[in-house]
Amino acid sequence: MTKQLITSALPYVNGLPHLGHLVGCLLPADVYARYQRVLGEEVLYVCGTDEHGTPSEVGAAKENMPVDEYCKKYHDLHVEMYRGFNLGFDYFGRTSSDQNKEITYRIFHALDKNGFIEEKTTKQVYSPDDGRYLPDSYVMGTCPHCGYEKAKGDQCENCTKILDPTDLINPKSVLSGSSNLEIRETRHLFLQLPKIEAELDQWIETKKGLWPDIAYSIAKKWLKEGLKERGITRDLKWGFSVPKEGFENKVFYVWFDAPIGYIGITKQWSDEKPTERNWEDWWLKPDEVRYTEFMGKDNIPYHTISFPATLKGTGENWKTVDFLKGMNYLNFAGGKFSKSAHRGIFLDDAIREFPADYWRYWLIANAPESDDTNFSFDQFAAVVNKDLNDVLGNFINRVLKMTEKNFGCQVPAIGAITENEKELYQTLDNLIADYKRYMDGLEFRKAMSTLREIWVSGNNYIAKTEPWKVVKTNLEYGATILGTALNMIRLFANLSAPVMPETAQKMLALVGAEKTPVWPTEKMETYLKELPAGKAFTPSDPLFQKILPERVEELKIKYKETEA
RNA sequence: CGCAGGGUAGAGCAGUCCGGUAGCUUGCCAGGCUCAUAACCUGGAGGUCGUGUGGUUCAAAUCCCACCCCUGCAACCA
Repeated sequence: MTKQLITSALPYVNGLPHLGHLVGCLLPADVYARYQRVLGEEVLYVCGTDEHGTPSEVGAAKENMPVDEYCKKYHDLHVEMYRGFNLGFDYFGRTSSDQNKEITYRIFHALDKNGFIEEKTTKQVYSPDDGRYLPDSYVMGTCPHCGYEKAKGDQCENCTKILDPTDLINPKSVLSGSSNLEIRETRHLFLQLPKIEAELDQWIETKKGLWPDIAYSIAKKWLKEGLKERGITRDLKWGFSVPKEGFENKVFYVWFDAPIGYIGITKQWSDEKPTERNWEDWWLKPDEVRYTEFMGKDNIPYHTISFPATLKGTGENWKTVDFLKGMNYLNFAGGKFSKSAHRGIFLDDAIREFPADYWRYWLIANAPESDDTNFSFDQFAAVVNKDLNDVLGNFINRVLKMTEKNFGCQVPAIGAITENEKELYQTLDNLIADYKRYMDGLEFRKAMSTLREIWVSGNNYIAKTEPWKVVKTNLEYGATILGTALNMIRLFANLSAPVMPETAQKMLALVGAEKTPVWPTEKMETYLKELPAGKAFTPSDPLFQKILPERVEELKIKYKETEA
């Protein structure tokens, strides 16, 4: 059986993640991983914090901490927040681990041996007052084209022209504000992407029509424009020192070792139980693994070009991505979420406001798959109230209450069935097949709208059969209806488990079904009779609570949705 | 300027590849039901499909051309 390897783009350790990070890569990957597990597949879902690079060094300096302590602190905060949202990683590691260093070196040496690494002298801005080289975007000055005074060294935000830091008038360090800047010559190592361009192009071409448009078209765009060699080393202290003579005091560029981190993190995982786990089974046996990557659109070039080139250039048999799920952005009040401006909704706040499953359902049902999507509390409340409370929650509640009143807290025996049940079986069999097809294709919005239809079919069945009337005249058929409905709660739980794990768990417990969600493989004719008659169930309070209009208004003010 | 994605009822989306009665959810209106969380079920109104008295075609949301608007990206921001 093919194993399922799943990764989501590694969140940068600096600062705290927001809903955009969650929906862009972490949550869809988790839903997909859970779905595969429910199907009974062997799954490995790894993720972790991306820790190297200038922002970590600068952030640590600001908090007066050593960089490694700083990264550990934020790594732990990430872990805590993701736990709150029930992200079920098999392992959540770090790109700064020893294991990642080992794999990074191994890959670098192979690339070097194969002639994919070349030395080159470049000009780089050095700031004596900051005591460091500055990345282009850390230099600010006046744009020579439009006169905009806050143009950054890589691009002017105002006129969008691409710049070189040396083009800027009155350049200053973004960090210290110092205008005492030097241009220094420095030697660096470059990955020779042009050498592998043709091979990459052929490979991407095989993904046409399979990958989401955004993933294929962004990759093709880069290839069409022609690949350029790419620097993979930096003049920083924080990072893996470069194992090559003359470069020992430099480190690898964060974008070189970050995607390799998927492999390094897998090794962290397998090193914990070396007798049972082997990272090579996942990364060096490509025919036995299906690899699915999740990421926001900004990450697509790195995962379609740089990372595959890095792996292919080694000449070794590394696993490369089979399916790449690229997501657009989630916006807030018409603008981007922003870490630096703390604009939008951050995970620690989100989880204090509502249970994880409310967010998980909304985010997946409204995932920015084909276009950027806007988050608003009005919309959030509308969806939670309608889909979760009215459609699903109310179905469960009415069925449990009616059964309790007429048959006590146990599953009534299902007797002779009628056309109503046959119709229900047929409807559900079809909808479940649709739902599975969408989940297999990672079409989350369509999957969620189908899941919702499945829930609606429960209410339809109740409305049509009118058990509250039937029990007065035909107790036996009343038992059949409510018994069937209780079995539907189990069905809904198993189907909803990937997106709402906590709620699904509660639902399964309510009707005394299996503890671990399992995909329904039988036809409904069989499946909806499987809860044994007489099995006790637990009366319960409603699973969801509505978000009232006053609350929505409070939230809008609290998170500055209206003035943002 | 270039490239990519998007522009379809009040709102949020599908349909566009492969042309053939414009669909779904929500909101609104009416009816049904009264087991249930003022909920559920059914029906209805609401759209010149960004613009062009553009092109192709028997037929265009869909293909072609031009233009406008929104979002994002451009390799040292992860």
